[in-house]
Amino acid sequence: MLDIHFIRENADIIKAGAAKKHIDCDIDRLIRVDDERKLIRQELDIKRSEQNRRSNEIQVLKDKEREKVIVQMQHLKAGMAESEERLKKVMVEWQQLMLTVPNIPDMSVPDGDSDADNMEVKKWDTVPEFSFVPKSHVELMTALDIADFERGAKVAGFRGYFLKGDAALLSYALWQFISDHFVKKGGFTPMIVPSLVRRESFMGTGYVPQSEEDLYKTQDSEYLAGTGEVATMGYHMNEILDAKQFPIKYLSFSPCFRREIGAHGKDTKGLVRVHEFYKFEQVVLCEASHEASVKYHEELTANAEEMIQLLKIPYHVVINCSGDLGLGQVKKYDIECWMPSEGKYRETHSSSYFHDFQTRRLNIRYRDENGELKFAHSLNNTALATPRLLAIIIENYQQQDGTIKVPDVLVPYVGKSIISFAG
RNA sequence: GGAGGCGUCGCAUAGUGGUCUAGUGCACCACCUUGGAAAGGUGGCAGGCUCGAAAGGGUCUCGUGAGUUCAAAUCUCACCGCCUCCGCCA
Repeated sequence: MLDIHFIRENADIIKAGAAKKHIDCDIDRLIRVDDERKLIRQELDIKRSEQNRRSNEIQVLKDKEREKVIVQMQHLKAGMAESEERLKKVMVEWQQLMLTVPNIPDMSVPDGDSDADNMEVKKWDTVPEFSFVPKSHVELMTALDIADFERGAKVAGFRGYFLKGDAALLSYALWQFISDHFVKKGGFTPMIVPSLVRRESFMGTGYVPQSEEDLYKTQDSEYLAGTGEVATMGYHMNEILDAKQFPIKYLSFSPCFRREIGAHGKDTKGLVRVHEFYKFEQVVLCEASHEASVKYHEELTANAEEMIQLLKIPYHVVINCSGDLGLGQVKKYDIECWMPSEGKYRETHSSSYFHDFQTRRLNIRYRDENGELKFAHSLNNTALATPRLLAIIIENYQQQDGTIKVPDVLVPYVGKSIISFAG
């Protein structure tokens, strides 16, 4: 959500931003509705003012005089009810329109329609040359009996999976590795956050109403979060933060659930696209300055890269084009890791900043050095998501005989250096 | 799942239909006093919307929302949260 004053004063910039993002929103209509809102508000305030004044008089009036004024007040009240009704109607539309106004993309964001137009900005390590035809993680893991997709589907349905034996151990290892890595780095508070979350926080982070269909909903009307970002941002909802604590950094762990409604034909096999996975997410709240946002955005991106480099996986970083940005995002980098079986890079991390788009919706503020209340800035990036990254490691570390080397940094956690057939 | 209680300005509390534009204490800030501090004194101490060049004004918010009333912190209903007891339970 943007500030209505800002929208009114910068309508052209916002329209251009929306056009760049290929998002429909009727700013002119919003401004007309806002005019109406102000007008009715003023008219209602005058009536309320009169009511307050006359109500005080009634107390001291007696008998006939009192009854007379009460009757007058009943008429005034009817008029107020009418104004209130109109205001309520206008506010419904106002709210709806406000939720459709996208944040303005950064100057550095390239134009484009979809992820096909994202631009590579960095490439690390050359893509490994296998002296044999690399297998997919599905083949490898099934052969090693460390994943079971058939039973996954039997039990959990489409996209269901079991990880067993060394795949389970490798997953735990990755979790412990990433946690240790961030604890060592310092500054991040590790958290385990809810996945079962109420609507408010989804609204606040911008997943609802636009992407509602990709969320699972319970019969008690909570939703299952597709990322720990939702609960982590909700954590400080309706709070006034102490600016001395900035930047506030969290490393949030949670199970994640996604319906993948818009991806029916895609990645129908394996661990790349599943309904249920686990993710460590970096979330930052900082002072309301563009420079700070940019600084932490680069930092969050670098943190993820550092981790991938330790795992020695080839990757590249792309800057997302305007058409591939979400409603609230100002700028986004995706980190994509090499997937040997597909011969292409696959997204493993998504790093974005929002300025005060989310914090305005969530009402997360702080007092600046002048004592003025401001909405904080928010950012987030994946730290590590399994099993997608597990699949990538398996494929990159496969050997000709079908065994899997364990990445050096994970050996202490897994307790072995080779994953081979156990049974 | 059952029974009962509670939610007021950062904290603690007062307030059961109209002088509540919510009182008091603590904390906090400024000033006075002091060599400096404490104590004491004086003043300040919410946010949203809105009118205004400003000074200042109007309005809304006592968990949230709806309702009753000329008038609601106070009465009614729903929801959210917390507490106590019983039952169940990893």
